[in-house]
Amino acid sequence: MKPSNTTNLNSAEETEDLSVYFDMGVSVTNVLYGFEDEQLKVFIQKISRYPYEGAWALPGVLIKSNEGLENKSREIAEECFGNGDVYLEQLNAFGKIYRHPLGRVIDIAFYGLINMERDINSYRTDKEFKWIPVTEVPELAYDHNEILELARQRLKRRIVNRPIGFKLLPEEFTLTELQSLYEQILGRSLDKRNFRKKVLKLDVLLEKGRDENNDSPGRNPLLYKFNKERYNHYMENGF
Amino acid sequence: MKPSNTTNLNSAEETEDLSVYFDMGVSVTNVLYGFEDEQLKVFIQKISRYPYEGAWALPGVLIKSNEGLENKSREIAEECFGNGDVYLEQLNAFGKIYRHPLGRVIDIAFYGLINMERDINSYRTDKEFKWIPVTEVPELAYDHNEILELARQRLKRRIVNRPIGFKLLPEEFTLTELQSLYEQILGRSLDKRNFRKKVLKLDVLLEKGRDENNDSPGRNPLLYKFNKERYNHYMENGF
DNA sequence: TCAAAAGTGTTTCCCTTACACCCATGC
DNA sequence: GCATGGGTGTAAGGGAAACACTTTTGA
Repeated sequence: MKPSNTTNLNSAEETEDLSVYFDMGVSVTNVLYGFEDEQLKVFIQKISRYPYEGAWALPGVLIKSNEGLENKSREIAEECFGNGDVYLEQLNAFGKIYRHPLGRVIDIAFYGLINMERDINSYRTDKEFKWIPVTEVPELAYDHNEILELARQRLKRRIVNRPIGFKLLPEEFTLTELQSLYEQILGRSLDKRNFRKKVLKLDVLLEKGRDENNDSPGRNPLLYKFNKERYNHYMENGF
Repeated sequence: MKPSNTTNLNSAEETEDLSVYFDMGVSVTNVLYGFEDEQLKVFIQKISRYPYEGAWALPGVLIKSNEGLENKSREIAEECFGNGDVYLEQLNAFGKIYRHPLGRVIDIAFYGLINMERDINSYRTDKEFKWIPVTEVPELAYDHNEILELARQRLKRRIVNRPIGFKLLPEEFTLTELQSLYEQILGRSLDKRNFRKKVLKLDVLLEKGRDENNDSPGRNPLLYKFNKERYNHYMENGF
């Protein structure tokens, strides 16, 4: 994958040395969302060395020239959770010239939805990490707060257009849990009756009986399961 | 902007040579839309040399490590039209490993809306170029057809959420022209009465009298102008 | 006088929103 | 028996979609 100097490039000027174009770094960064204790959380880890020793950051890594972008994003998830088979979507490129202290690095950010019950096989042991509620995210290294803000906006838009919320919930969940997830992501409270009407009309939920292992007061809630067939049908034919 | 080898990177392994990460190229590619003769068109140019001699492609260029992404996108517009002050938005990164024959190149694609009447000061003379209707775009070099497809989808989504259509029309335009633009972008025909109701209710148009220089049969159409104050008001307070 | 384009209202339906009370259960 | 959370229906308003004829002008 080394550049060749024997030919000219479409966009390069006449007989310029191509190597001046091939000195950049590319990194991939993941915004990984999870839902736990009725809170939307994001996965961050501590940087151990220069120049951000001790700072928190989103998981990310420089790629080599034979590594694919989405692949790398999956590898990062794999490193974090022992599982790269999760929902991931490209966000945007972040390319401010001085965003990285060691050279010019273009960052390609992805966001992912992690199911805390099913997607996590193991946690990495080589770094300090944590799931932090999105409302309590500290200052992060690089431009990672900016990336997070864009991810937040994207997730907000996606959640109302596609029923991806299920990807963050356990196999079986109550409508109250689902509503709480939506409220966290949208940042506002929703009307209980209207929410239920809407989501049930979508017809992507299967009723799975009542939750009998419930120690909270009040009626035992109905459990629902996500209906993959209906979802796929919608994805093919539109909502 | 050369990488330093005296320190370690967050994501790099213990004492690895950092230079292996800094051998990639980054390019910026523009999808530039224009509207002319009641047709949505895109700007393409001919590549003159290896390895795509004679092929058509979107305007794009490799960047150097001290050049910003959006800046470069504006520079490309500047080269094409003598004007870089146009509407531009980042689309996505395209990073397939073998998308570029000369080395690993990550492409950051932008799309832009070009006003054929006001945005174009001059055309470049160093390359063969043309405005081609989006329905007649040929096979393009690299993965540019893919980029174009993504741009199409993005524009389709944007046009219904924001009144950016005005950016493609002359200073004064008729509702029929505006509708035609929307139909081209959305790829389907719209009901004339419903379209007019909707766009007039938005309250971002100013009536500017009748078009008296009209040699087509039928009534002379009313001309409208885009109302920037109302538009800015909406952008700040939502639609 | 005819062909071509401009312009104009009404009805139906569905989605959204607002809103308040009863039910089951644990303590 | 009371506190806590689960669960339910209706009415009003607004936006989307369907639909056809009259007016103006040039040739």
